[in-house]
Amino acid sequence: MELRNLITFINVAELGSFTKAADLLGYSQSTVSFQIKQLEDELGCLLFERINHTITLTERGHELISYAHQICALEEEFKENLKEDKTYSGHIHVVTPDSVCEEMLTAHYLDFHRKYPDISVRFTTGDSGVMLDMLDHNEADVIITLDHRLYNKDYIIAKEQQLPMHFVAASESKFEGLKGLSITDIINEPFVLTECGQGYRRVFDRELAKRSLEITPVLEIGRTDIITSLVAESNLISYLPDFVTKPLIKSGKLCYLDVCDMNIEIWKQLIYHKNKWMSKSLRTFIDYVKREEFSD
Amino acid sequence: MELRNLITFINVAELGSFTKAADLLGYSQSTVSFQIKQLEDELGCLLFERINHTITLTERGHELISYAHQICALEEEFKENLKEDKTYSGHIHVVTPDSVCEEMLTAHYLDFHRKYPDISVRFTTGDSGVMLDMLDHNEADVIITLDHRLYNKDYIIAKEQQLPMHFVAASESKFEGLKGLSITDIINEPFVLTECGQGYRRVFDRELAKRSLEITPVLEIGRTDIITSLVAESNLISYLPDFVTKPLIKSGKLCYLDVCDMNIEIWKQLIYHKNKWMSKSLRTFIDYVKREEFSD
DNA sequence: AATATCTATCGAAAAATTAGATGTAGAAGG
DNA sequence: CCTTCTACATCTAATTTTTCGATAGATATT
Repeated sequence: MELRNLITFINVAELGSFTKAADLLGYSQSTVSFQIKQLEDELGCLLFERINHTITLTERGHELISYAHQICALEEEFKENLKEDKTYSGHIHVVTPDSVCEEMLTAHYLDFHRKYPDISVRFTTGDSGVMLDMLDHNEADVIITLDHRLYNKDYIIAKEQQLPMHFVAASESKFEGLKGLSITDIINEPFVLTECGQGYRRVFDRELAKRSLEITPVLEIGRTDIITSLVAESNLISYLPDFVTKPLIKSGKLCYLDVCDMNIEIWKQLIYHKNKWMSKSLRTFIDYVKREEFSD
Repeated sequence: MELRNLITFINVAELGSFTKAADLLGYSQSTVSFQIKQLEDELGCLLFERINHTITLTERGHELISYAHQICALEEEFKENLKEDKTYSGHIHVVTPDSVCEEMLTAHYLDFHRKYPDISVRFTTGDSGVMLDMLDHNEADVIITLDHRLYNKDYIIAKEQQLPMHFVAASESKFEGLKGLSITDIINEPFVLTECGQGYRRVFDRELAKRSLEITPVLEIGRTDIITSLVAESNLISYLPDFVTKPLIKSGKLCYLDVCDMNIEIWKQLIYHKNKWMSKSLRTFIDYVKREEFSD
């Protein structure tokens, strides 16, 4: 039983004529005869009585009419739904590094939620490797990496920007105000860094390795908010993206160290898989993040 | 959008795999790919995300799942309905001569209704010509004729029997008890007959015409119950089938005249059109009439 | 590193749908 | 009464659609 036949059947029944239905539907009359016969054969019952070139619905025919209408109505309803582009109702899974997660949630989430209350967003944190794996397994809809600038034909970079990074210390630090520092000047100071696998930490280590240098931090921890507050109240040094340190820099609790010979490129990238179906919700979310999160 | 594709789609979604759905449905894998693509093209949206050989329903896909289930459920429900052979619910239109109508309704209808309370029967009366016309235009489901024995390849004679006919008079008639009467003995008596067009009346007239005889009845009326009661209380004579006169013959109010030279064949026939769809109700009704109405 | 698994795609084969011509029979109109 | 028109069934042939089988590309598994 195919929809094509049901539609023909409905038209025949309404017009009371094979010929008229054929004209209306753009079929030849023999095709309509065939389609109805096909239905009758499949169902094993007569749908129309043919007596002297006049057709009359049988009881079974009457019953089918009602079902056929319901079925066609469902089909049309669905197609209408498609056109309407729907209210946002999707679930979106975003994965970011810890620091970005915190920043986004405190700075932007409430505003986003106010604007699009029906989009449900799930935030998860992970390091770059995990995040890319999740993209590959369609477990994350979109991710934000803080890492070297990465490119892969399977991914779409919705937006990217280079992140300024600085070595930071407490404002009363012995390094404050000193110009033209070298990495070797501070390499032996006590460091607090993010965990090893994490994006920019890895880039940092690799960059040091190039110069045959190495840092063994006195503390490793993923939570950058904790790092900054520790640094602000001690003689510890860290290496962090500006967006993390900005509040304490502004309030004068932290200061940048003027280290000239470590120019590390760290990129913040908003990435999704090229085969990802863009639901309206996802599109909206990504556009919002491009606008607000990558504004500065 | 054809049902075939929807069924495939449902299976793919449930099994989470094109290949498994193909195996289950007996298609090749490429066919399943093609069918899903066909749906996606028609709807203009992706139904599955394909990321690294793993498929995941998109939002649109999820929506379609729900509609597809409803549509398939309707189809199956209808087919189930067909199998169940349904409770009787049909309307049946029966057309008979006046006399048969009266006889059937008084003798059998209540019993039939008690046995099959859900079959709604509509009785109409008409003469043979009208009745056959109604069969030809599918306006009557089944008819009963009292006429010469008729045959036509378009009709199906469900049951037939020859009807004994007699000339009848009141029991005190001057003809009572006389043996070996000829038609010429009574031809000039006052007759009451059914109306001209009516089945057995026409046969009767034709038979007389063969012998160059003619009767001009003093009264013509379709209602045979009236004819019999008039005859019983007068010197009128009539020519009627036995089933009409039986009650008054039994009660001794009427008597048969022993006319030997008028052997008219009148047949009672239960007829429907060969293209008539036999609903269960109609089948039941016809079987009942064959059994009860043609019993003697 | 080799094997197995999964989907996309392509061309060929098979099957289904469709159209056109013809037949039959009643309806309509002169 | 005869002709014309209309309506549906049926047959054949053409066309379109569906299906399969083989292959490719890429990942997962062992």
